[in-house]
Amino acid sequence: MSTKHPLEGSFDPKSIEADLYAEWEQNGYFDPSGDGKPFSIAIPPPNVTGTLHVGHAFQQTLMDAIIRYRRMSGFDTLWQTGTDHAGISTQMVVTEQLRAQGLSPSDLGREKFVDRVWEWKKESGGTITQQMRRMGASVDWSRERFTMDEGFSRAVTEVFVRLYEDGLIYKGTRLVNWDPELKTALSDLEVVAESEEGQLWHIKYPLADGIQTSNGKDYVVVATTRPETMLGDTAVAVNPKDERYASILGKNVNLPLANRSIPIIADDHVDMEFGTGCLKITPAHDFDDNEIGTRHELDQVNIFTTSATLNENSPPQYRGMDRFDARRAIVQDLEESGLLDSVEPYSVKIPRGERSNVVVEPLLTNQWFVNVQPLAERAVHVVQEGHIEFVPKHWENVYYAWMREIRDWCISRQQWWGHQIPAWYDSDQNIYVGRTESEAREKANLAADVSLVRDPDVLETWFSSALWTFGTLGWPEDTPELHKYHPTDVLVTGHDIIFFWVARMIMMTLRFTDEVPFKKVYITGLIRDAEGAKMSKTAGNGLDPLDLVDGIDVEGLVAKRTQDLTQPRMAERIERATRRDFPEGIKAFGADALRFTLCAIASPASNYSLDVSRVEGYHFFCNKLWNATKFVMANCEGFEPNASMELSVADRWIRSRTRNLIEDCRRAFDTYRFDLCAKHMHDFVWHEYCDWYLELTKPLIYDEGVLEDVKNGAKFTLLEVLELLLRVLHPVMPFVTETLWKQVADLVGRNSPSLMLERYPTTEDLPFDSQAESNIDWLKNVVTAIRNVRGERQISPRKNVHVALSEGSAEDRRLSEYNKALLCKLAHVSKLSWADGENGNGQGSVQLVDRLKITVPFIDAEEIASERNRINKELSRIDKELAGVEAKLNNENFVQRAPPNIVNTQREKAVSLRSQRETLRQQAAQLPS
RNA sequence: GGGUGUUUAGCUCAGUCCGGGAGAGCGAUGGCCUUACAAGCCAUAGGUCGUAGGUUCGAUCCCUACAACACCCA
Repeated sequence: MSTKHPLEGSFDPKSIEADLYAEWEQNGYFDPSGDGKPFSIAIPPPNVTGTLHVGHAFQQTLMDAIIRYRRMSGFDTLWQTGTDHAGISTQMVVTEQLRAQGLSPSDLGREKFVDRVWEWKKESGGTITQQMRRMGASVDWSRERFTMDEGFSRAVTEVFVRLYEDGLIYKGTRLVNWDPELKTALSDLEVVAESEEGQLWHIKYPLADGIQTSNGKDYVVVATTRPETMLGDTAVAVNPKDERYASILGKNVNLPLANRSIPIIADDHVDMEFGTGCLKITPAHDFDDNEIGTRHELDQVNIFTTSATLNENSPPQYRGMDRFDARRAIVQDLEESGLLDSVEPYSVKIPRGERSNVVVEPLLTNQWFVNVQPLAERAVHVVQEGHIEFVPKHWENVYYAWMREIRDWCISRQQWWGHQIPAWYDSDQNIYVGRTESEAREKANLAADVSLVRDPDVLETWFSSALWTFGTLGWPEDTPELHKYHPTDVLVTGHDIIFFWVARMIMMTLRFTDEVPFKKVYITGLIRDAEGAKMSKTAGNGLDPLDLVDGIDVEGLVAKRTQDLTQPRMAERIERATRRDFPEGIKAFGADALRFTLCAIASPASNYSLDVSRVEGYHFFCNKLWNATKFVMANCEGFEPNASMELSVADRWIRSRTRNLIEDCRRAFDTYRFDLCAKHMHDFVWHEYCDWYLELTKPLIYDEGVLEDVKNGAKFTLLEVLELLLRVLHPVMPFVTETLWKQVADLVGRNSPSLMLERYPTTEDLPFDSQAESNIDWLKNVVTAIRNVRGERQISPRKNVHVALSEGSAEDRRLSEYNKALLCKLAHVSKLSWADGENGNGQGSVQLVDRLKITVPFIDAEEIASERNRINKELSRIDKELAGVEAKLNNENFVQRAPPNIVNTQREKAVSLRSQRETLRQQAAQLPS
C-alpha cells in the first residue's frame, strides 16, 4: 500500500491508462459472462495493414460505450473483434518489402510469397489492435478472428461452393474496373474518382455512302474526353427525338483511323444538349456505353491489353503503345487528316486506383460474379418488416435505392493473397467447383488421370467480410456461440459502406443462417476537421486519434502531415496551416477526453466537426471530476457508514437530480443519442454536482454549529452520489472513472474488482423528491440574483453584504428561514432580514425572483445611477415579454381554443410580470436623484 | 439529370416522440489566486431560427416553393 495519497496533484491520463487496460484484459473482464440475456456486437473488421484513424476511434468508442453499458446492465455481452486480410493493401505492403530487397513476388512464386505475407502479418499486423487497446476498447480478445484464419476460410469456401451449386455464382466476361498496374479487378470502393483538368476533343466522323446531315454536312462531330477509345467504337448514337439527325439514323459512319464502318443508332440516353448531341459508343471501354451496346446488341471491341497498352484489335501503327501515348498519336493523326474539329479545356472525373493511384480502365475481363438479384429481395424485405432497423431511419431509403438497382457482384481478384477460388479447370477449360480438389473430382466423376489446374484468382475481401457476423461465431459448424450471440444486436458503421458491406452481410447472412446479421444498424456520419473540411492525407488536415491521446509537438505533427504526399507541392501549404492551427502542437488529452468528445459530437447529423479545443475542454472535464473526487475524499476520510445520519434538503435535492441523470443517460444510450448522453453527464457533473452540491455541503461540513447527524448525511450523500456518478460515466470514460472509483468504492461498501463489472445505476436507486427540488431551485434563484448584483456592482467576493427581503409570499418567508445558512454562505451575505412595509425601499439594488424582492443596499452614491440604468433595462425586458403575453390573452381565439392549461400558464405569467413591473417602477421612483 | 441531408449566437452544434417561455460548449467582455479544481470561480453581452408563402388561436418545429451548401447515384 502506498502511503502517498493517490489523488494528489491533478489529472494525468498517461499515468493511469495503460496499466488499467492491461489489468482489465489480463483478468478477462472483456469476456462474455453471466447468465443475463445475450447482447453482441461484431466490430467492423479493420484492415490488418491499417492504423487507427479517427473514424475507427469514433465508431469503436460508440461500440465500447454501448457494450460497457450493456455489460454493466447485466447482459451477457460479446464484442466480437478481428481484422480483415485487406487483399490488395497487404499484398502491396509485402511486395514493397520485397522490392527493397531487390525481389519481386514472381521471384518467390505464389506459395513462398503467401508465406511471406503471413510472416508480415505475424510481425506487423497487430498495430491497429494495439491502438484499439489504447482507446480502451473492451473487445473479447480471446475470440479475435482474422478473415484468412483457417476456420473463417472454411466458411468462405463453403459459401462459395454452395452459391455455385445453387447457380448464384457464375463466371463471365464483363466490364469491370481494371487497375492496369496491379493487374486486377477493383471494387467501386477502391476506385476514387476526382475532378481533374482535362480536355474535350471534338472529332469528325465522316458519313458513309455519300449521305449528308440535314444541314448539309458530310460528317458528324462527336465529343470525347478519351479520344484513344475511338478505336473501339462500334456505333454513334443520337437521341431519337433529335431532328437534326433523323435523316441519317440507321446509316453508317466511317470510323477514322480504324477504317471500320459503324452504324448510327438512336438511344434515349443521349443528351441532345451536350456537345453536338452525337455520342460515340465504345461498349468495351465505358460503363454507360456498355449498357447502350447491350441494348442494341453492338459488338464489343476491346482495344487494350491488361497493361492498358493497345492490342491487336487496334490498327498496326498503334499496337503496343501505352494508352496515353496512343491518345497523343491519335489526336495528332486526326489533326493531320483534318478530322479534329476543336479542342476545349474540360474538367473530367478521373477514376484512380485507391492504392496504385493509376487511372483505372473499364476493361472486359473474365471474372466470377454473384447473381445478387435473388438474394436482394429478402434482404429488402427484412428491413421493410422491421427485423433490421437503421438508425437514423432515413438511411433505409438509401439502402432501398441501392437494392433496387443492384447489379451483379464481381468477386474475383487477380491477386495471390486472399481466399483462392475453389474452382479447377481441365485442359478444355471446363470448370469443376468443390470444397477441395478431390471433392470437385468426385462430384464430376473425373478419372484420376485427368489433370486439373486450380483457378489462380482469389475472392475479394468484401466477399469474406460479408460473412463476418456468423463466420466469426464458428459457422459452418453449429456452435453454441452461434445460437447464443447471433443475430448480433447492433452494427455500428459508416454510411460509406452501406452497399459494400451492410447490404452484402444482410444478403449472405439470410441465405446461410436464415437469420438477420444484426437487429439494428447505427449509421455514423463522417468526422471532419474543425472547419468542417473532410480529413484527408492530400489536404494534410488529418488528425491521428492517438496524437490527441498522447500529444505531439508541432514539428512532429508537421512531419507526419507532409510525409509521403501524393502531391509534394502541397507540403508548404500544409506546413503553414498546421503551424497556424497548432502553434504549440497538441497536448496529451488522454483517451477518456477523446472518447467523451467523440460521443459528444455523435448527433444524428451526417457530419461532425472534430475541434481540438473541444477535446481540451473535455480533458478539463476529466480534471474537474478528479478534483471533485479529491474534495470528497478529503472530507469523507474515515466516514462511518453505520453512524446515524440525517439528510439535508441539499442531500435530498442532489439525490433526486442524480436519479434524473440516470434516467436521461439510460434513455440516451437506449436510443443511440450519444451526444445527449455526454451532454447530460457533463451538465450534471459540472453544473449541478460541483457548482451547487459541493458548495452546498461546505457550510454543512465546515460549520461547527451543524449537527453531527447532518454532517454525516452530507458525507454519505457526497460519497453515494459520486460513486453512482462514476458508474454512470464509466461507459464513456472508463479510465478516469475506474481510477477514481477505486478510491471511493470501499467507503460505500462496494467491492467488485473493477468498476466495469459493477451494475449500471437505475432509477430504482434513488427517489424523486419534488419538494427538495423546488426548495433548491428557489435557493439557486435567490443566490444567483444576489450574485448578479454583486457582479454588476463589482463587489469583491471577500466583502459580505446585507440583504433585505420584502414582499414575496409566505412560502418565500418559509424558504428564506429554512435556507438562511446556505444562502448566506453561497452569496456572501452577512445579514439577511425581512424589511417590513416601506423600510429599506429605495436604498439599494433590487432583484426580483418571481414576486420576492431582494434588496442589496448601496455602499455609495455613485451606484445609484447605474442602478437606475439596470432597472430601466429590466423594465423594458419585462414590458416586451408582457406585451407578448397580453396580446395572446386579449385574443379571444386563443382564450377559447387553446388548451386551458396553456391559457392558465399565460395568465399566471401576466400576473407575475405585472407585479414585477410595478415593484421595479416603484423602486425606480424611490431612487434618490 | 435523379435522390438524400444540412441551413439556429462570432465558431461548432443541441432544441427529443407529439407546435405554446430561443439553449450549450468554445470564443468575447468585466470581476476574482474564495482552503477540490486559474485545467478554476462569479457575472455580462450576443440570435428578425436561410427566403417567401400556407395550415393554425399560435410555427425554429407541420406543409409547399425557392435559394445556398454538402453528399450519394447517373
